[in-house]
Amino acid sequence: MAHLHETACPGCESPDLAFARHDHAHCASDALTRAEALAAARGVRLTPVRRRVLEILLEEHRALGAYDVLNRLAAEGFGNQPPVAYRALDFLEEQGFAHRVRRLNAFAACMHPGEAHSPAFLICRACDKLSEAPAAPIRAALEAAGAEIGFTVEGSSVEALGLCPDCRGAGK
Amino acid sequence: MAHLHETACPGCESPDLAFARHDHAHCASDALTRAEALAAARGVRLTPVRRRVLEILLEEHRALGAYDVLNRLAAEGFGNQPPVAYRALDFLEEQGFAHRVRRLNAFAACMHPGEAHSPAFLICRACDKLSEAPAAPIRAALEAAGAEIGFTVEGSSVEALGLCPDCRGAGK
DNA sequence: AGATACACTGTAATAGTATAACATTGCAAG
DNA sequence: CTTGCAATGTTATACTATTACAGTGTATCT
Ligand SMILES: [Zn+2]
Ligand SMILES: [Zn+2]
Ligand SMILES: [Zn+2]
Ligand SMILES: [Zn+2]
Repeated sequence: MAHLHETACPGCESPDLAFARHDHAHCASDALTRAEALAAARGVRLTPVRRRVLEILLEEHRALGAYDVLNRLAAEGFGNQPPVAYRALDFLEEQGFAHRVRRLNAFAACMHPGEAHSPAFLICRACDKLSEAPAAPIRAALEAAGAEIGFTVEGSSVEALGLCPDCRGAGK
Repeated sequence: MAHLHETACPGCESPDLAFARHDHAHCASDALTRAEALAAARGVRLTPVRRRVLEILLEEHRALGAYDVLNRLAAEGFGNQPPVAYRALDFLEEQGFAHRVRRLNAFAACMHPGEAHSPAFLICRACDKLSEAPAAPIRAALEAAGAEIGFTVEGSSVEALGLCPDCRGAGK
């Protein structure tokens, strides 16, 4: 799954490094590169607005509201009406380049686009950072729970609120 | 945990019967009775608005938006401004008598109030009914995922979208 | 009972999130 | 070229949620 580097790639290892010190410039540009490759392979267009929105989301391990994104777009000369942001965000979500975080009414860049995953988010209530956790076991448990009553799980949103290691250390 | 009946109590067995044929009048009145007892035991007041909102939520295994609830309240002579509904819903959620379903921006009655549980919801995309699934294994998996990177899970929302047995049978 | 305190409800105003509908632009296939 | 389609821009509107303040009832303490 991971791409190849000459040197170790802190952005590409599991588990997610959102809460750890890491080379985030690499982490972000790596995700962007992978999204570009995937878009090309799928024959969909990562247009300027869409690409810029993804870059904005990638700047931090944090979820941004549609209107936060929109304000930044507007300041950079793109349209300044809600659909501009929502359309780009919807596109990114469809392509698996970003996820919607329902608990926050916000959106976050996907940190490992291309790998099939139904994301599980760990959201720090103190610093607002968030991490995409390995969700396979969770998804399995959810499907098992569904199966017991004949329910077929097609999609899921799993979001935990809590304290990240840093904020826990700081005694929040 | 379950209360006692002379006869079998379809509303009080696990797993949740939302998608199965069951005596829902019983199922609902049972949940209401338990909420009343819990409120009394805790010294909190299940006032007329609050109680009515819970009854409304209990009418079906379905989530209702705050404004759906509000419209019904207004039609029955209660206040007709948003806070009337939101305050009652917040109260019910705090007391564990109802849950917020983030995926739907809506609220659903808890079908087994009093039992400690972080709920997992199974939401049918065809008929909109929803079921509270046993969430302990899911919660455990989520906490394990968090622990791996030092994240402490305090609360979680787990919501699956899919097809219930009936709608699956009907070929939706 | 009267005074006090506080929880609950009512209401108005506003903030925040999201979509529908239609006009315009820009590229791609025929 | 022109026809079609995808993407963007723009207006208006719908839906969700909170803040702030006023009034009312209920419990408690003299
Ligand atoms: Zn990073
Ligand atoms: Zn944190
Ligand atoms: Zn029932
Ligand atoms: Zn169904």
